Formats: sequence, structure tokens, C-alpha cells
Amino acid sequence: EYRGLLDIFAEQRQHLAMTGNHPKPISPEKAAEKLRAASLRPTRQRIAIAERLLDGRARHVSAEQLRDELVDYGQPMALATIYNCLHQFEEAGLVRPVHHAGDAVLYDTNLGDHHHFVDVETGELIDIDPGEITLPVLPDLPDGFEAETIELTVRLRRKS
Amino acid sequence: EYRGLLDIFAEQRQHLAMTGNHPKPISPEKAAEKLRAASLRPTRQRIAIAERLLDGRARHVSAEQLRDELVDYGQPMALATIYNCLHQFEEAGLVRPVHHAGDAVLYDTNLGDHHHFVDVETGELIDIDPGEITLPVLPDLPDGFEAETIELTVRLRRKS
DNA sequence: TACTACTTTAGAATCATTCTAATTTTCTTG
DNA sequence: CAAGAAAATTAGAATGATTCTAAAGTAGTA
Repeated sequence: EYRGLLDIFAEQRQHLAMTGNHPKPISPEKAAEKLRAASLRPTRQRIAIAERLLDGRARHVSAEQLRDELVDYGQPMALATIYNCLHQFEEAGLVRPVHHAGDAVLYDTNLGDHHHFVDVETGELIDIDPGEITLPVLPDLPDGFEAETIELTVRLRRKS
Repeated sequence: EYRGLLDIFAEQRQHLAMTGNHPKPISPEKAAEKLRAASLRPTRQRIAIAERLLDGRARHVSAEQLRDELVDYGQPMALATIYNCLHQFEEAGLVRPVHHAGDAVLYDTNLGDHHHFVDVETGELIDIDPGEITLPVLPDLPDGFEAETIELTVRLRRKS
């Protein structure tokens, strides 16, 4: 049977989850507070999204995945709203987009320095713990520019 | 006036171009030969594309850019053909896709180890010379997978 | 030359994402 | 608490890159 990246790293993630740094899901009240702190009006929709995405877990979700999750949670909303919110969250620095995977952009709730494995076949994406990797020395940047993000992506393919 | 990455690095590239390793554009005959070597039938369309992309220059082109270029060159062809060919070239290891920029996938004719600057605003993409960068030490890969590509992407934004 | 498999192609279809214009909600102020 | 202005949400249309389809053309081969 096929074991994807997510399976293979399930234990590892579980381990990480137990070593702390993984707060419980937040309440609507805390979600609203985070939104206010980010100068975003705490609307019903934004609160619902914040509850799921800003609970401290490191995740990668696409807009569509998030919509399904919100439906399951009893908080369906327009896909356009989800896109709007994700963009606002992004501008507020609450999530960051990862453009590497397949077709859809994934939003990463892990804001710390880290990099990614990508399963080329499935588009699945797994964080590489920053401690596991030696950061490269960067080349000179072109004048007038500053580095916004530095991403290392290791694309993986299952051995044949 | 706005100076994009391409402007800023124009001299640098020119310098690189003069330091060798930049063969002249290839003839249709040589293009056909490269195609045969890659087990691809040397059709008119594939030859035209190979002439432009396999001339040794390091480039990043989207399907649409390539189409425009082919029109200018007097070899217009269906966009579907261009996509087909790019995929075949990719499988044959003649080009490699870069998924980092904006919406469209760019095909990179530089097959050597190297990394990219991306101008976040324009999607422009510039090679980082491999000599300029210290390659990171990679973390353990998940079992059953092998690394296909390792890409470092430095996203740049112009200073405000 | 004739055949068979591979290619090209125009246009339709798809998929993620963005836009539009109208409706609803929030926050403030009276 | 009522009322209005500004901000958000929404359904559905629009966009843009890419893929698919099925029909017509071309290449290598016997």
C-alpha cells in the first residue's frame, strides 16, 4: 500500500506535538482578539477561520480544503470569502503562502523559519524542522531589494 | 524609473555570457539531433522550439512567452503544441519547470545546480550562481523517497 | 508507396483564483 | 438603541493558465 509523506511523518509530527509548542485550538473569543490585534474586524467568518488556522498547529491548507473543513465544522461560507480572508491574514502576517506544491496555493500557519519537503506526485507538503538544516550563506542581493522570504524546497519522488 | 531584476542583473549576465559556456544558437540540424538523442521525433514544431531553448543560454520562459517568440521567428504554432513539447522536453530532461514565480510555470533551460531570486511583484526570476551560495546540509529524507530537486528561492521585494 | 503510430491543432473544458455588483453586517455616533 | 457610513460577504460571472478531445496531418517503416 501507498504510504505518503503524511503517513511517513505522522509519528514524527506526533512526537513534535508532544514536545510542546502546540497550543490547543482557540476559542472564538481568542480568535476575535487575535483578529483585533491584527486590525481585522472580527466577523463571524473571520473568527471561524481564525479558530482553525491560528490555533498554533503547523498546517498547510488550500482555500478549498479550508472550505471543506468549515463546512464540516458547521460554518460554511463563500469561497470568495475564504480567499479574501486568507489574503487579509497573509497581509497581517498571520499565515504565509507557499507556492511550491501543485496547482493550488497552500497557506502555511507555521511562521517560523523552516523549509519544506514536497511530494512531487501528490503535492503533499511537510515542514522540515529548521534545526535539521544548516542555513545557507546567501549571495549578495541586488541593490534596492530586500529578501522577503527564503525558501528551501526539497522535491521528493518515491524510489522506483 | 523602475529598475527590475532583469535590468539590475543585465550587466552581470552579460559578464557571464562573455566568460564562456554560452554557445551560439543552434541550427535546425543540431536541434533535430538533440531531439533524436532524447528519443523525440524531430518534427517541425519541436525543432523550432529546440532551436530557441536548447542553444545553451540560461533562460526562463513561460509557454505564452515562447509562443510570442515563435511567432516573431515566423514559426507560429498552437499553444497546445507548445505545452506538449515543454512537457516532453521536461521528461527528456532538456528543461526543468520552476513553479515559484507568479501564475504561469516557467521553464528553465539551465539544468545545472542553481537557485533563484524572484521579484515578488513582477514574478521575474534570476539565476543565483551556484558559486555564490553555500549549499545547505540536507536533513534526513523520509524512507522510500529520493530528492528530485533542491531549490532555494529568495523572494525579493523592493525596499520601501 | 502504403501503413501505422505519433503529432499537431482548434476549440471546448477545467480548475484555481479574482472580480463585480448587490446584499448584509459591523461599528460608530447621536 | 436607532441610523448611517464604511467594511464584509456573497453568488455568480469572468479570467487565465493549462489540459483535454477528437479530427486532420506527418513521420518512420515495411
